[in-house]
Amino acid sequence: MPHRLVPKLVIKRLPIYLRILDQLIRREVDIISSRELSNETGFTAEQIRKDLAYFGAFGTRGTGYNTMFLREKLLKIIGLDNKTNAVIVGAGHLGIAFTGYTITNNLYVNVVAVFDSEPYVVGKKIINLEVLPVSEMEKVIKENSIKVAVISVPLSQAQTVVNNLVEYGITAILNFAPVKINSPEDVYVHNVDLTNELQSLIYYSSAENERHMRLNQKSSEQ
Amino acid sequence: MPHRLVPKLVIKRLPIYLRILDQLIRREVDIISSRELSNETGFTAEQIRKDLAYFGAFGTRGTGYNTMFLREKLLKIIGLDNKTNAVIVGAGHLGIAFTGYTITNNLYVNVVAVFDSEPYVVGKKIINLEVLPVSEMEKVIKENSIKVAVISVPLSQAQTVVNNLVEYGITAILNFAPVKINSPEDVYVHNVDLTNELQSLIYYSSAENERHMRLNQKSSEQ
DNA sequence: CTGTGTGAAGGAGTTCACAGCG
DNA sequence: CGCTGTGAACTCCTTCACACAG
Repeated sequence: MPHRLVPKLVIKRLPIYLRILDQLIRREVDIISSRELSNETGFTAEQIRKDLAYFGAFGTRGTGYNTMFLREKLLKIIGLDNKTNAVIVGAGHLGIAFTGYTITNNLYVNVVAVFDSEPYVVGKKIINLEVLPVSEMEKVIKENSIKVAVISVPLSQAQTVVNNLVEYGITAILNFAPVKINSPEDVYVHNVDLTNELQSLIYYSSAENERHMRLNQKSSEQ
Repeated sequence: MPHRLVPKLVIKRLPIYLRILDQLIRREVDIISSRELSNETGFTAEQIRKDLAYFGAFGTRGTGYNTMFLREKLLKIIGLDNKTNAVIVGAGHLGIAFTGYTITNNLYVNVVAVFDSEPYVVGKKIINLEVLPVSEMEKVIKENSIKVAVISVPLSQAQTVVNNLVEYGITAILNFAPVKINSPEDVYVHNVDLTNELQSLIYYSSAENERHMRLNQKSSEQ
């Protein structure tokens, strides 16, 4: 893969394209134009073409993109071409919701294990997966060479859990705890703070701020 | 409030500043500099000053910001000065998790009601809140003049639910369903797609992509 | 002399416009 | 002729550098 520096915002859009392609393939659509992809995603056609151009030329001029071919390319680019293994730490409501959703809806990710420190949570079943005690975390991560983790633990435990995960070999973390996590340069931490999402939404709920929205709305996905 | 057009990215950072201020006030810290706020948040000090400058001059030169004063200002700016009412539609695991988290951790938002269409979910209790049938949605939203809604319903129902919410007077929606929602210009829809968050994370989990991370990491919050 | 507030410079990301290929 | 691929223009956001107030 001949990567130049790819903007983060581009990477965040790739899975959206992937999802649309999966739908199109299910509907047996073979060819799609950037204009049509624009309608489905809300991003402009130029932006979609530019995004893909970071990685190569996948279309056919005058025709469009072959859906199956582009899907394969996107899977390779994102790194989903082999089902990616991941672990989830914290089996509260959010951890359970996320685990269940990932198992049933996320074709490209395999949840290897869910961990929790609370004894009364350990042993519970999420779909077909039993919650394991944190004491087994090291073993599971190392034995399976897992690189990706999701943490949905209380704020107070987040940094400690991250430190452990990093030590065991994790390189990318999705963090739901509302704290700034300190981590080595080569470990990528992505924060999703649901409280913030709701609070910043409220800014846009009052009529006075309407103008701002209109002018920003085009890239309102995420 | 003399708003000029305020960038969306600025608005997303305001709740983060608010959270830090709440923590500082709890620790009885009266004054904070943009440099110190930078350490706590990961954003640069200049950026923090610029963000606040969109709304006024709240600091004291040579000293810093009064935490209580700045907190009050931020609350007014975001629109959280009176506890904001919101409803949640969809009481699956994610809806339950989000509701519980909002009730117990989000000081500034008041969950008025949670709705679900499934008869076996209606009547369930989330903390102290009983899940209501969707048939009561119109009444509750209109009677309380609610403007903010969160939808955590299945993909197939998302657009219909949004159409109804808009009709009942909702102006800002946090959408967890992975679909492009069509809505009137004056209704703000913010999408959070957890599957996408995990998938795009995976791009950064492999060593080849390390370089990209480093150079993008400074604004890695969200 | 410290730390805010801000114009100016720089960088990142998006849109425009069109050349080029099927 | 249609739609991709892409330099160039533009817009938006961040960083720099410093004037200014306490």
